[in-house]
Amino acid sequence: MNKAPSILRIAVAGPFAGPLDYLPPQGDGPSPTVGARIRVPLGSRRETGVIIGLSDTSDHPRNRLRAATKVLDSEPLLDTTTLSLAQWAARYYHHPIGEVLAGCLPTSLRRGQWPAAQAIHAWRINRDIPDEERLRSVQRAPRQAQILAHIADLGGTASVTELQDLDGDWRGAVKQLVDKQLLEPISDHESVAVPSEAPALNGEQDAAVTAIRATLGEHAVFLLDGITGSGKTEVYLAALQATLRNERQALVLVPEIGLTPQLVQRFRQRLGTRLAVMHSGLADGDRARAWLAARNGSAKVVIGTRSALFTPLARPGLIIVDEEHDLSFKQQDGFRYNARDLAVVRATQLGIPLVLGSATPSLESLHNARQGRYRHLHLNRRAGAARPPEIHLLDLRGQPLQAGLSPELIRQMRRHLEEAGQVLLFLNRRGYAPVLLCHDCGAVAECSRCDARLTYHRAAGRLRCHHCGYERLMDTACHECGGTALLSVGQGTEQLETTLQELFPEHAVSRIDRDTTRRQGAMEALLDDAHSGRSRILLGTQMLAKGHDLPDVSLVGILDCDQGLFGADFRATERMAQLIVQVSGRAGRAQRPGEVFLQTHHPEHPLLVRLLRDGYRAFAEEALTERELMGLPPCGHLALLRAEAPAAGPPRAFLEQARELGRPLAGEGLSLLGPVPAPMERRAGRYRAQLLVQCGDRRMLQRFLARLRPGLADLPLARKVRWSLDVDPQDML
DNA sequence: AGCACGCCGACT
DNA sequence: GTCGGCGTGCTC
Repeated sequence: MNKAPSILRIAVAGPFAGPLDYLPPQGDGPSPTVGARIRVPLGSRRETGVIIGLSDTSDHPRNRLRAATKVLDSEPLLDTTTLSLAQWAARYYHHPIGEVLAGCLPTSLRRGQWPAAQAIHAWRINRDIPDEERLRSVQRAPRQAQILAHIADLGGTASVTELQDLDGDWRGAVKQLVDKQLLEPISDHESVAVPSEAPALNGEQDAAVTAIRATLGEHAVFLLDGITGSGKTEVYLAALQATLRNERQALVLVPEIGLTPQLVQRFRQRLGTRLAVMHSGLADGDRARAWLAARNGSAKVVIGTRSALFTPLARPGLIIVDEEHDLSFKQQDGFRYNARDLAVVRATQLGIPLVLGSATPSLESLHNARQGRYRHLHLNRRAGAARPPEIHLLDLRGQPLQAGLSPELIRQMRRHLEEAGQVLLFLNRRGYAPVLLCHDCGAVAECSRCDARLTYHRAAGRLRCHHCGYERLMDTACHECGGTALLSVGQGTEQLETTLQELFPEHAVSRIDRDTTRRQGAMEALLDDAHSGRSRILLGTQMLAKGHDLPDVSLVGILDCDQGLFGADFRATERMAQLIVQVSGRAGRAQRPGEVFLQTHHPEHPLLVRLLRDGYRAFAEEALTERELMGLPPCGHLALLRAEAPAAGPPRAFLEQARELGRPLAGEGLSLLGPVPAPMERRAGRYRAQLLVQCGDRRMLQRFLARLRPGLADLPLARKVRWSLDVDPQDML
């Protein structure tokens, strides 16, 4: 007989570095186990927490411990590996464990509720159970045998309406069949297709699959470095099928923008298994049901955005991170974790393989591959007959421009359109014009809450700030001098669309940016127009760069490369290179050879020259050498202490206090830089500043942060500013 | 984070 | 005389 523990360590959401200690609840109810949720009193309110440890001792005075109210789960909701991942993440990102765990759970479960079972409308015979065994287990239940036979006649699945044909009470028998796992309930959007045929893999794909398959059941990290169109997804699908054959589950992480219905549909069709989709747009009930389906093993594949990393899996076998270089894997507020990096931790803890895939791997992953920590798999051939696109630089210097289009680009567009090609133009600036200038006094319309210009949106007749959401009706007069000669300067996608309609009146134009895709389903409709060929010219921002398959695109134009060449952030060039390669990958995916035109005022810029002459890998090697010299990631390590407040003084003063607090803790080789104002100091009416911690050694950085962190909250100004600690920051904004 | 407590100003 | 402003401190 086990002695009941006398102390429960409970993670509760709040600013508590560690768990809070409680006495076990009195009265009956489930007994406390690690991983179960529990109701506890906290001050004057009641909270739901998670038991993360059992103990016989407490650092807290025993007479001041309170008793928990009630254990909510009779078995752990979070298994030990998910819990230890959360604890690892809380330690590494120096974030309260209760907050981390709150982020792991769907809202209803976090609040102590349980999602209502979804109304079941259909059932399917469980093919995992052999026929003989199925017959044996209904031998003495004629009613169940009859229903099974009926469903088998219907092809293995039956809906409520089909079963209602049977007279008498069929629900009871169906329920028993479900309990015996002979039948599986299928929810409405869970109709499982028969797996469709996989296309033959080429030699490179086959080698990659073989390498991954050989490690199923042990830990390994693969960097699947495959050019656009080389068929990375087919490698994922083959590895997933192998995982499913081993009766293991898999987790697939995709960027926020990459989780499209088409992608899910493709996985569903090819795998022919139960898939759980997890993303932020999901209604909480659906989210909680998907989460539980992964946890109990009934969902075999979980596909989701970054937070899906924390989904518990009953029988984990493989993790895939697609487009691993994508910035959306890093959470930019609150618990600032990087799901790609934590995927490495999770795969290590579970002892399973991880595949990181990209056409433009992050320098971090390339560095790890070079150090031998990851196995580098290459896909250098485009699937099918497609040839890689030809990339040309267009020198903009001295050229007359029409909405940012050079005469040569217009000529090339005309040629491709005449040859029945499709044109894709990329301009990373939405709206009509980014600047509104007074011709009388030279004043520029600025946001009153940000250090930024207002963008003119002509169709809406409004000026908008792209950083805080402020907007007003278009000015009729200058705010400074009252002059009415207002000029819009520069071009955005809205203006480009208008100009294109004038230049090419015979072709339909589709614009894809945040303004045209705000409505639910608008993005799909626009992409559908492009896909069907109804629109011949596509233009858009960043969001157009990601993996949409547009086989008829033969010309890609990047209108303005220059903003990425001279960015303030040390990662600006890396991002520009990734963008150029990703966007170029949109050209010539099918039989048609593609051409890419980059417009720039700096055709001799070393980044562009290197990238075009020698490709992304060579660019990355050079960038890595530079990072090494500068002690920057991935060769050095960073943490950023950020602070913001309605006035400029307090954030800087707080960070100065923090620097003084840290100075005696900083060893040789660790530097504290700043505080400095953030690149856009004022944003949404708040002044932001930051203190950079740089160190060549990750462990030393971690040790420093662990010693600094407790003192930060006690700093006199800590309550006057909003502050946060960002470990491995992605951008300095 | 949320909430209570507490100590100061303008209102039925 | 109170209602309520938000500064300060605490929650196992």
